[in-house]
Amino acid sequence: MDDVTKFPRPMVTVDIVIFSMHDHELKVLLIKRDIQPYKGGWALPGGFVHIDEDLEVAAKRELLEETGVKDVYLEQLYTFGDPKRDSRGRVITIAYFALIKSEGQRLDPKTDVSEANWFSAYQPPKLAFDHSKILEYALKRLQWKLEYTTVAFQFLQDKFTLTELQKIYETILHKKFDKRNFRKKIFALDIVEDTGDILEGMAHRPAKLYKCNKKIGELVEIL
Amino acid sequence: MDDVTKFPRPMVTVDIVIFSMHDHELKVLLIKRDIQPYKGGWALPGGFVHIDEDLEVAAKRELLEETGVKDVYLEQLYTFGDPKRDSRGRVITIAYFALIKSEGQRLDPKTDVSEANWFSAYQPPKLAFDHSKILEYALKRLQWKLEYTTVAFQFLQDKFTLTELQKIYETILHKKFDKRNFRKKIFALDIVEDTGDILEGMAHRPAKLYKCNKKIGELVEIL
DNA sequence: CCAAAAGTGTTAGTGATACACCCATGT
DNA sequence: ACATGGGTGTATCACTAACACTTTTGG
Repeated sequence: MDDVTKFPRPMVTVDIVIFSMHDHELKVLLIKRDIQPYKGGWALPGGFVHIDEDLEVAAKRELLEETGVKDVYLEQLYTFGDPKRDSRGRVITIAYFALIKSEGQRLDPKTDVSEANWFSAYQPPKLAFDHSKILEYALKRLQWKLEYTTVAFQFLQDKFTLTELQKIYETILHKKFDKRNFRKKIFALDIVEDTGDILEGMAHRPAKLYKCNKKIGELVEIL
Repeated sequence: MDDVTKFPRPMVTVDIVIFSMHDHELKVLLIKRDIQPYKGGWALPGGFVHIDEDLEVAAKRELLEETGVKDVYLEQLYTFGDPKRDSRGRVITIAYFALIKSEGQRLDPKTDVSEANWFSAYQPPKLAFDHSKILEYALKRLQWKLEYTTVAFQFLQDKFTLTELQKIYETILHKKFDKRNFRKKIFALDIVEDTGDILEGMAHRPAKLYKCNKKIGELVEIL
C-alpha cells in the first residue's frame, strides 16, 4: 500500500456558525435546506470544500453564497467526524465560528438554499445532522472568547456606547454586571477610546460614543 | 449536481502531537518516515483516517501503531487544510494533542515507521510537511492548558511531590515560580491531596507525596 | 558537619465587589 | 416636572507578589 492516494476518501465540508446580536438577543444564522436529507429543515450554512480550496476560503465562500454575508470575523471551531453524522456517507465537517456586526448586512442567499434567517441562538429550531451539537460548541466558544478576548466589539458598530457593550456581555453570558464596575474594568484595560461624539435623540441624557483600540479577538482578560 | 457524493474528495489524515516530560525537558514524539515524501525525515505520528472510523479513534490507532503508545490524554487541536501542504495531493489533517506520563511507556513502533523517538519540543529537528507549524500550535495550546486546567498532572505519576509539579510549570511556561506562593496557590485551589507517603532515599529531607483529586484537563485557573 | 532540597508566614500592594445618587435630555 | 437611561466614587475584602530562614535527610 505505497500509493496512499488509493485509500477510500471521505467527503469534507465546512459549516459556519455565525452569530449576531439583534434587539438584545443573540442570533444564529440558519438556512432552509432545499435538498435531501433534511429537505425543508434548518441547518447551518456550509457546503463541500473544493478540491483546491483552503478551508477558511471555503467557509467564506459558502457563507457568501448561501447567505450573502461577507466581511466577518471568522475562526476555525472544531472538526466533527462521527462516521454516522450524515446518511449520505462519510462526511467530515470543519466547523467555523463567525461574528458579524448587529444590523450589519442584508441576507441574500444565492444558491442551493431557499431561505436564510436569523434565529435565537439559545432557542434554535431543530437542526439537521449534528448541527445542534456544533451550535452548542460554538456557544461555549463564544462565551469563552467574550471573557478572554476583545471579540465583543465585533458585534458593535465602530462607535458604540458603554451600555451597548455591557448589554453584549450580559446577553451572552447570562448575567448582570454592575455598571460602575464594568466601566472601571473596561477603562482599566485601556481597550476603548472616547471619540468625542455622543449619541443624541434619546429621551434621556445622551451617551458618549467610544471606539475599540485593540484588534478584534486580541487576547485580553476582560472579566 | 444533486448527487453530492460525486464531488472530488480530499484525503484526510490525523496527526498527533504527543508531549511528555523527561529529565525536566519537554519532549515531543516523532517518527522517522520510511516512505516518500520526506523519506528518512522526522514527522509527527499520524496517518489516514479509515472510511468508517471516528477521528479520535483514528488518532489513537495511529499512535498505537506507529509508536506503541496507549492510554494517553487526547484532544483535538486544529485542522490544517492548506491545499499545498502535501505534494501527493489534497490532504486535510486533523491534528490531535496528546500528553503522556513521564517515563510512562516504552516506544514500540509496529508499522510504516522505522523508528520513533523523543525530541526536545522547543528545539525539534526539521519536520516533514507543515508539521513544524502544527507543533508550534500544540505548544501554545499546552501552555494555555497548563494555566487554565489541571493537565499538568497528566505528566506526573499518580503520586508526586510539589517540586515535581512546579518544575512542570516552570519548564513549559519558561518562568520561575516562588516556591511558597506556588504551594499556597495549589493548596488554595484544593486540587491535590496528601497521600501520607513520602519520597525517601534522597540526600536531603524527604518530600511529601501528593495526588491529584480533580479530573485531568478540568477547567481550573491555576496561575 | 556539610550539602541539598523540603518546608513554612508575613507584609504590602493590587484588583474585585458591593453599593446610591446626581445629570442631561425629550416629552 | 417627570421619566429615562447616562454617568460617577468609596470602602471592604480577597488575591497576588515579594521576600529568607529552618528542617530533614544522606554522605
